[in-house]
Amino acid sequence: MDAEAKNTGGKAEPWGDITPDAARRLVSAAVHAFAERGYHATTTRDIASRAGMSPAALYIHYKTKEELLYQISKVGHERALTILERARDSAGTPAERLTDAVRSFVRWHAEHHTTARVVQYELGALAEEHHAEVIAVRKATDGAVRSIIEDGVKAGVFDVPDVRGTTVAVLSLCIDVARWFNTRGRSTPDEVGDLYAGLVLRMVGAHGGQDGRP
Amino acid sequence: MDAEAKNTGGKAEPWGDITPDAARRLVSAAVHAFAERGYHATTTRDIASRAGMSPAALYIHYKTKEELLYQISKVGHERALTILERARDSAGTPAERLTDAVRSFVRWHAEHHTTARVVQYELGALAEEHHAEVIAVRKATDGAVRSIIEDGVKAGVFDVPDVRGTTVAVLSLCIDVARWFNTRGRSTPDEVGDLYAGLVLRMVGAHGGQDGRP
DNA sequence: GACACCTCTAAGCGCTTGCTCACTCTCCGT
DNA sequence: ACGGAGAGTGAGCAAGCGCTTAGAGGTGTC
Repeated sequence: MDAEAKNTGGKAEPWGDITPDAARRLVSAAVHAFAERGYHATTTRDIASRAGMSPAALYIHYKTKEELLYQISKVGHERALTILERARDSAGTPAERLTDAVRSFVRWHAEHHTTARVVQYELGALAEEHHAEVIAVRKATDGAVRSIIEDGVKAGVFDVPDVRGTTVAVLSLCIDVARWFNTRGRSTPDEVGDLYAGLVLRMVGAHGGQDGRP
Repeated sequence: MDAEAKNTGGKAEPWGDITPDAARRLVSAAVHAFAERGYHATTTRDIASRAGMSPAALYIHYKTKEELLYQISKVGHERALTILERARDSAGTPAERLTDAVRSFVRWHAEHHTTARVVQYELGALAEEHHAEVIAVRKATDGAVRSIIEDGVKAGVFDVPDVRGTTVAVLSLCIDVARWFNTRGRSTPDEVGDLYAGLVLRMVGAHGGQDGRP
């Protein structure tokens, strides 16, 4: 972890690398507004005022309100995909890689639950072309998780009758964290990540690796 | 199944028992519009035209657009709670009751995924008083699932280190079905229900009952 | 000093929104 | 025959929406 430092290692606020300061404030304001009230219930005036500027200033940096959502959605989806691909491509047993994938994916959804909520639940408001682009990224995230599970099945260490259905279930579990998680709750992102990684290992019937069975 | 027939046994379209025919058409139109585009992106003109009437006719049957959402959300939440309470209160081992709960809860979310999507994802648009009412029902659904899991732990047939967190995870899995399920997909509500019931039994580490382990 | 450049604002345009109102139908009891 | 009630409509209001425009201020270059 040295050359990767620029791209939000984990704890930092996202959007830190957006170049004009005002644009970054606008994206951040939009994320919070979209997460709180939804894209359609958020007005451009609300976004601008949260960013501390006049309504018109928004259009200096972004062509439309939808482009703001697209920026958030695209970057967020790519970040989520990167997390899963890194886990898929890492060394280790399938159980270790699945644990890593779920733990870091869940942790991201909990830690950045504001962003994640917009990423996961507001993509329906995207323009058709942008929507298609984002859907392609989502298919790739599904593929990343599925390939880890398939590896475990081929290696004989997972017991999964329905790989496709189980992949969807695993992703459901992780994604839904963005819906219910809040920082004033009783558990931290790390705790939820660990708990969910354990639950998923059970779901795939993991055995034979470092996973002890009584 | 004889006295229960009136209240949508399962397969039937919901909202069948709303009294003025026009009101039922309005609710049905609103459900489809809200599920497709979201509450805030849906116009009262759209709802009315889907129901085959003029924009003004909506206000003969419902005071506001929000009251329509409230009707849908309230009835849907109560229906979902009933399903889980019936499973909780039924005879049988904890594993059987948990299987029943997940299977029927998931089946409802898949079969009525249009309604379920509105129920699960549009409650943020409710007025504060209505929102609080619906949140209370949601706490009860959480309680129903948790009490089944607690029973299994007490009986020594479930192995669940974190009951509260696992309850949230189980509900996540089920609720998220409403987000991704569509009737043109490759699996039926029954298949998803069976798959998910099996996954949840693994999540709680079920053993000792009818659950065979190799 | 003059100019171009960028950022930002005050004012507001055209349009859509949720909702209302005056009115017309159709049905029904007497 | 007729009056009242309820369901429904066409037209439209006030408010708020996304977005545009004309221009103000600041900054760097020659």
